[in-house]
Amino acid sequence: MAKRPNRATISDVAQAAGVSISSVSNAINGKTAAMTEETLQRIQAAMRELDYRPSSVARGLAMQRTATLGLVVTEIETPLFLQAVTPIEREARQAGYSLLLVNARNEEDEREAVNLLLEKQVDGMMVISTSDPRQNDHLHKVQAEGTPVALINRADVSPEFDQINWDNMTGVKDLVRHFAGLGHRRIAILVGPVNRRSTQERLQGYRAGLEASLLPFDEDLVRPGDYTATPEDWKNSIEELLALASPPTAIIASDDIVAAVVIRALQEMGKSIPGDVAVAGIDDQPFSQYLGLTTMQLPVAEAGRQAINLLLERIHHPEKQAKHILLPCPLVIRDTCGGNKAG
Amino acid sequence: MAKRPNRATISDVAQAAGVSISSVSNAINGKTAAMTEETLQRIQAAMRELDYRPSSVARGLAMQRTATLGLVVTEIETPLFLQAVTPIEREARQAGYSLLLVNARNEEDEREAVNLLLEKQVDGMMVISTSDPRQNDHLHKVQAEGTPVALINRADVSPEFDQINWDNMTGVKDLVRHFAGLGHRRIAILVGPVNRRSTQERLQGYRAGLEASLLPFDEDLVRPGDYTATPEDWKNSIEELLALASPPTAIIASDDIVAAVVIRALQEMGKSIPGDVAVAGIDDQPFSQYLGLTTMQLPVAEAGRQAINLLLERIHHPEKQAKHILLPCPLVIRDTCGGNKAG
DNA sequence: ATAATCTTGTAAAGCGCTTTAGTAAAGCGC
DNA sequence: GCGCTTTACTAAAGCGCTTTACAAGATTAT
Repeated sequence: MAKRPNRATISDVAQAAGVSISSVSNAINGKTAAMTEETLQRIQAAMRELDYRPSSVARGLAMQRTATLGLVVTEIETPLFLQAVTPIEREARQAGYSLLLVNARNEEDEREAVNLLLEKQVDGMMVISTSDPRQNDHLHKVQAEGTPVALINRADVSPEFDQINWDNMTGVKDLVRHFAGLGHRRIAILVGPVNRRSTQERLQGYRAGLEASLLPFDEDLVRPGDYTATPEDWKNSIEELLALASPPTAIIASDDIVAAVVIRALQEMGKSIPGDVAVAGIDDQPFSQYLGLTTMQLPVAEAGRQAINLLLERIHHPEKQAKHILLPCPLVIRDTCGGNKAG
Repeated sequence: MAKRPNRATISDVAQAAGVSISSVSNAINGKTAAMTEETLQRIQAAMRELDYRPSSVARGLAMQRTATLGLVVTEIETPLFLQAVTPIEREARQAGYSLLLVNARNEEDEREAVNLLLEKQVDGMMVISTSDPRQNDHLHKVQAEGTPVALINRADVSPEFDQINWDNMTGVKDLVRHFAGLGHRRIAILVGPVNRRSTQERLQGYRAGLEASLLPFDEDLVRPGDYTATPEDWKNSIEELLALASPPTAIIASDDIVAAVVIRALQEMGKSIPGDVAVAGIDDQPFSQYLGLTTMQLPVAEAGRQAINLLLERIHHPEKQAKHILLPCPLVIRDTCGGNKAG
């Protein structure tokens, strides 16, 4: 590894401008109150001349702050959470911070990721993951050492973290009521892994929605999947549902991709949508718009935005209490539910 | 901004273990050849005891290398390029590097982004963007200062950068030939902004494919769009195409999302796919699989992987020549082209 | 027994910045 | 002309590491 060509340092600039290092430092940091216009000019000229770029590394060491934030994303099947990255980066940079991105494949990996971020001395970190039950002790330690942590979709109960979660419960409840309002009496729901908190909340919302609509709960209309569920599995679920004595006229899929699979399966079975069977998804992925898919939106970008703002707030005021925010999941009514326009 | 609780430093460890700072440093860095087993044990015990975590910042300053790579992503309509991020981060970390992610919204912004990465003293950087014509002078300067740069989808001709590009030409050519092989004689193509290099290459591939299939070129079958093209615009294009005296029986969309729009438009017009009209997309987005969409794949993740490997190679051997790689774009034959199974 | 060589470890300089404490010169009141 | 403040700038310590040059003790060679 060859040595790279040397860049100009602050002392080069000082020398070129005929002033002290401190003065250059002051000029850089805008502490220009007690400085002659002429001196400032000379320094700026020297900086331009030498194409000087201050070293964040040296500055980080001296100030004990890096102006860098960490983002840990737990890798999941669908890259849905990646949608939080862009807005987070945008807000971070606007606030003068950069983003160190780390992907974690599992809990073990997450510990390592967090550790890495601590070594890099980030000024704060965000963690976004599926709502599976999690160990959070390592994160508590991070905060204890003085690095604020904001959680997205983790449903930790400790008040010590800033947290953003989605209101799956109300969202699904609204979805059920919407279908009921359109006259559906047999509404099926496909859900993900049952140990996931989001799954539990959605089932709660499902029951609440039925109750509010005076519809009975029927175990047969609930189809749980799991991590390994393939398109084939979902198709089978659909076939079983339609083979029921009293088949569903509306189906809530566990996410938009599953919804797409369901729609294809139904079309292959000669069913029209939403005529014969209405369908809704969950997520509101970018492509859902182009499918005309009715869906419950998971406001991922918004979650990212709120998370980083909470984090920044706490970096600047560490004494303030962390906040928990529950984001509403609005219904996005499009074509597949039959509730839009003339359906 | 309150002061954060102090973490253990290398000198704390040295003191606790009763050795010099240098020895601790040596222990950290595995320079353990000239060291008693007992000393090593004492140091490691002290590190564990104090929960010591070396500071990358201090180390970065001392060594003039940060073990960090920069990734600049030019923000575009579809978040397709985000798919490169995960594999890049994975490979980076495996090689002992972290990833600083920066999003650029335009060229002006990109300069700033690159500057930021230089201040952070990354050991190398990758830039991924649309294939619009670009100014690259700032990147030349970066390399001149000793920071290697790898480009994805930029088609810069200078041999000084490592570069990954996609072979749009051959890909589209193959697509046309595939359609021709299925008996189609009227093949339409929707393309993106004409000033984009990828558009030019695709049109070249289109013509080459027709020629190879002994089919005439017909201006009417080429529909360019641009940055502002909306779903409505594409639908109109489709209607115009089908209103032609001799309408197309196959349509190549400019990307998978446009393909989804086209499919919906066709369905609304009562056309069956691929029976009446065959459709293919470009990109191979995750959802395309669930639509059964035939498409030309843009191997984004693979591009990321290759880019970072080239970059790492050059960081470790700066004297070696940069490489240019042209990635093949394989056809992914699914249902919408009618060429799969019984169609 | 003495010099030469290893072995194991250390002291101190330096990486490029911030910041504190301070200084010399100028301005002011009397 | 004397102390006092103000203004404009600087010297030097310190952030937490790496690395070079060197030293003291143990071992071997003669």
